[in-house]
Amino acid sequence: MNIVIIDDDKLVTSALKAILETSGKVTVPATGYDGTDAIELYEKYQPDILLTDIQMKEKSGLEATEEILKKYPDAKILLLTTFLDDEYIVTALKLGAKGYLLKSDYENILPSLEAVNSGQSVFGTEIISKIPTLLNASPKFDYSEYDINERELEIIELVSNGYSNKDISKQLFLSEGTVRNYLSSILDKLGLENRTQLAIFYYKHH
Amino acid sequence: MNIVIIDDDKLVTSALKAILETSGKVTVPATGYDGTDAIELYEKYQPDILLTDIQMKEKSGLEATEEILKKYPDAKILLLTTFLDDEYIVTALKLGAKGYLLKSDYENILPSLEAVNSGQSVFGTEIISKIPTLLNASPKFDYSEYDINERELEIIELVSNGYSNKDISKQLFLSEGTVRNYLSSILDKLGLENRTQLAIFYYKHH
DNA sequence: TCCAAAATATGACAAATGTAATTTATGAAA
DNA sequence: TTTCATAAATTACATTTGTCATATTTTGGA
Repeated sequence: MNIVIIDDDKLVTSALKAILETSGKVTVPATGYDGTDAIELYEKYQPDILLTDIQMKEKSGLEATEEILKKYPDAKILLLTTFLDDEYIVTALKLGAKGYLLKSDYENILPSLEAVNSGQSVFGTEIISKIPTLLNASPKFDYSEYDINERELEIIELVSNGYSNKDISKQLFLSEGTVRNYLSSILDKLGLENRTQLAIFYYKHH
Repeated sequence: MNIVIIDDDKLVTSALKAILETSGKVTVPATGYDGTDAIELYEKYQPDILLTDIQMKEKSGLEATEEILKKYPDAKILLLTTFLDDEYIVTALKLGAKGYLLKSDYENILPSLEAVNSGQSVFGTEIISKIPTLLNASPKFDYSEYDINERELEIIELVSNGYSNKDISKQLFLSEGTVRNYLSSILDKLGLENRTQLAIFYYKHH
């Protein structure tokens, strides 16, 4: 496997190069220090995989990824980073990067490279665990700061399902007037003007 | 690496077992044929990775995954399938499976197992390529089938931002009555009962 | 120009919604 | 027991919403 490594910290590139090459499975024909290097070295060496840092001074790994993939749609690019950032994850996935690894996980890098080389995409578990959140984003909105009680919550949910006060009163075995009172107080607590805004609020937070 | 393999096609389990064991890196202490086996064999052998089919007669791989992860949250489970299905992907991710492979990709299985064993998550490229769509999911709802015109669309958007008819009439320089008429016709076209349902509809499709 | 759509407006009405003040019922706490 | 807090209900009222039938106006072709 030919791997080109890009990182603006020379310590990282040389450490990675050493680790990978001692495995005997990897050759590192070149290392670079920013996004511009990434593009240049990718073109020059056409490595099996480009392993690049995300955050770099001149040109970021994401920008480089974008440019390289535009020209070589089959390029296999693995992004390295030291910390997690939702934005990066989503952007990287959209761009078509083959994965996203934490630099610190030295032991993971080689198996990941092999998986990518064989055509898979690889992600740190911490990253995958975020995807469901990003996908369906159902992190149960916290109403606690608004002093919303159980009854009110039920009503919020029913309103947000499009039910009328009459419908709600039947479902909860309350009088319609009571439902109106609850709703009125909910709107007051949340600083909203009407049930439609409540439903919108609900969907924006769920 | 100890791997338990589950698939309701005995040909698949034995083929996989053979392939993996000849690599010398994998031991397959047991194979099973449905979700119930999966749970039982996982408990009995505590393999490094459970490799299981998704679709099976008795109990699906997803159900088994769910049960196993409930009891053993750190279980590493890789799902195998013959075709792609958005639903499965999302569900698998939510459940916390470590990946999702195509059975046909024999060459990919071993590298993927190694990556998973070292703590990564692995996905076929075809799957990852769908995630942006699922994530981004701003496929601008298509109102065309409902015969909604520009004006109506504007009103839908304003209603979905929580504005009252009066507000909307001011913003669009229409009389309030006209706005009511438009809204009435929108509700009719979309088969909805009131503005709150319209806003809900809007958010569910955007 | 004239016509036919279309977009917009009106008026009248019933129903739903939202607010506010007050009342009733109930069970827990003092 | 009395007191208090809470949930639920009632009443009255103003406003908003939604429907419908019927104008009026605008506008882009024939």
